[in-house]
Amino acid sequence: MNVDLLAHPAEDVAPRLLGSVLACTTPEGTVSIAITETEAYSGTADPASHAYRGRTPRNAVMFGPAGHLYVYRSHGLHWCANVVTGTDGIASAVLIRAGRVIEGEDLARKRRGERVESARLARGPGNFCQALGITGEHNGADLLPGASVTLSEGEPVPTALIRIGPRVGVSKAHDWQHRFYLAGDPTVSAYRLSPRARPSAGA
DNA sequence: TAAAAGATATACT
DNA sequence: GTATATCTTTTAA
Repeated sequence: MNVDLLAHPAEDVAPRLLGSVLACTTPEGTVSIAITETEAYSGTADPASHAYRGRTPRNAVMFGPAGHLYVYRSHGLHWCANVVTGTDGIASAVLIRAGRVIEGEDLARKRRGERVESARLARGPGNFCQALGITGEHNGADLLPGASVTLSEGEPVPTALIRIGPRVGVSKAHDWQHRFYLAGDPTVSAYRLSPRARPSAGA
């Protein structure tokens, strides 16, 4: 993945990351996941962003240059991964919410549970990280080729399949249409939203 | 120094 | 569908 493609506002990059492949290599092996769902966090202008109140030790990575990984712990249990976008000095990141395992499914299932169905291996931010093997150790990691975590372009997805909807799981600015996902993909998470709660989202 | 809130996932009713 | 586990970061006194 060319860093130039990431050096744009999060809401600009988020849809372009759909179909991209995030790969994580650990001593256990490599797991690659094609991204099917993302969410844009615009930084200081976004009330729901960790960077809204300015730079802090935790979110410092988001203010850095594009092409890095911002990993944080949610509710004490789960890891959530973001790809830093935009310009150095301006907070901007794309949360990776879900994806489809395309390599290392055995390892992913081993981490998530033997009886987890394929479509659920990386559905939801926390599960995505667990399947991929991303932890807090990867916070701030560079996504350059050869690194333990890398981002590559993967197969391009038809623009017609890209859907936009309200963000999930945030208590602020949930009206912002900053969630991007692939229509009809079984790996897309829509949990906590009843199917008929967003009638116009798929239209 | 102390308290509250948080970009969730899972189990149970 | 609702309730709960669990801990880090941030903010207020």
